[in-house]
Amino acid sequence: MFDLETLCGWINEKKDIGGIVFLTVVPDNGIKPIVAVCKKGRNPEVWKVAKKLKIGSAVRIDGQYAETQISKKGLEFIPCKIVVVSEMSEEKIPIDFSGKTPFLLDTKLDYRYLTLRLPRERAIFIIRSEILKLAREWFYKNGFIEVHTPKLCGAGAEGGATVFELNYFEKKAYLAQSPQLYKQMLMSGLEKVFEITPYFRAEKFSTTRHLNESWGIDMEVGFIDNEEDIMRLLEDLIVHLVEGLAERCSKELKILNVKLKAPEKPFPRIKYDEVLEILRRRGVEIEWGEDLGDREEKILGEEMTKSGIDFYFITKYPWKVKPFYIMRENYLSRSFDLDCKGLELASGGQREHRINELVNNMLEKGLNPKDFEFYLEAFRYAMPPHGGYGLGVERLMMKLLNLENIREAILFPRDRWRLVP
RNA sequence: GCCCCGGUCGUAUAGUCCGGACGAGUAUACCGGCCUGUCGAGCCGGAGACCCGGGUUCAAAUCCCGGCCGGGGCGCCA
Repeated sequence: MFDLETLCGWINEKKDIGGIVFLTVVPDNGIKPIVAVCKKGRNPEVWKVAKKLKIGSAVRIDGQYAETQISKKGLEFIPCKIVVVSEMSEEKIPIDFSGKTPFLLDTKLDYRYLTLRLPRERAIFIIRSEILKLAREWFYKNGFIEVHTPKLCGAGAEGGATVFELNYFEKKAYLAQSPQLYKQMLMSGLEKVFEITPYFRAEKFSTTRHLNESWGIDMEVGFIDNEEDIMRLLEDLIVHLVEGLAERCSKELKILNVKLKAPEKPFPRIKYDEVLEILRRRGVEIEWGEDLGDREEKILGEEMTKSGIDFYFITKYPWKVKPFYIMRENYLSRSFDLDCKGLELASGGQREHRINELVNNMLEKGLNPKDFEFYLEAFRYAMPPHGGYGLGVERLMMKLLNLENIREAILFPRDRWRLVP
């Protein structure tokens, strides 16, 4: 007897041409569809079931892959038994599984689970999963350990974005806007840590590149010399991710029409002062000491693209636009941003590990050191020089996959208006 | 916080500017029929929508007001 295989999945398309019914079945966590060919002459029972099947239904099919593959759409499969494990009972399906009728982003997000039956949407999240897997592999290979810091925090803003406030018994609590303070505290006990974590930002964003709940790949390393050490580690990770995706996700990338080429190390380091010069040549004048806005980053991105460069660091920012925990160097800071094609993907730098300097920094930023006692305490017990970065997962995906809206890169986005599903 | 824009069959859209044969068109999905290799198949038939409330008018999908829901940009932010 022949060995039978069993497929489980949903029917995306049904083409009934009389004596043959073609069923397009969503493959198990893959993207290449399976085409079940049900011929009346070969198996009348199967044909009869297939003819009555509703698009969208979940089925289990026993059979074999066809010896001669004719279909241009997917892997051809010859069923000998079809069982409907869950019938599509809604008459009106909000999206067209054949992919012929477009849908708006909003519709896609309302019915995310349904759109995940489409190859393009599956590809995006298969790639997301692979990015995180590659990142973990890189960190483990380089001697890091994975940590988890609290997302419910007692301290409010660390400067920068506003935080979500909530009730915590008789106290106020805040959702972590980043693991920054905690991963630094860990530097007084561990040498190399990383965390894959949500960030919560309470800004009323309404753009294609902001989320109120986003995910970051964060790391922190002790005993460093300066921020250059961190940049080297970050560019190495980026190259590892891009090369890994190109190798392992070629099918998914093809569906998204993306060709990945690993950037060359080292990525260019462009000093803040040089950025101002480049902007000036483009007729954009900003005052020294001002932070770079979206417009400025976009223009810089265009200039870099002209030179064939996608990834680049912006270094030597003025200290006044960077947060208190960044190490100061006169009026500059030991910080950097990693940008890709005009979008900031990561920021990092060397942190201030000397408690007196750190307290001074806080005071200069108008923060009260008393509010950060729990954090400062960790700096009293031989805190080594350290640094790290936070890399935005969705932003990285946007740039790698040419996604127009950051919401495409996350299953159930949280934005100014969207809290369900 | 500020400023624009939109809401029409399940989905995606045409129509709105300039009110009248819009009795609301098209595509796809859906229902029924024909077809033994479809590849966004094809052909025949069917069903399916003007966000809500008020106003103007002989006449409102179309104009006005309010509400609800959504989209985008700026600021801020990664």
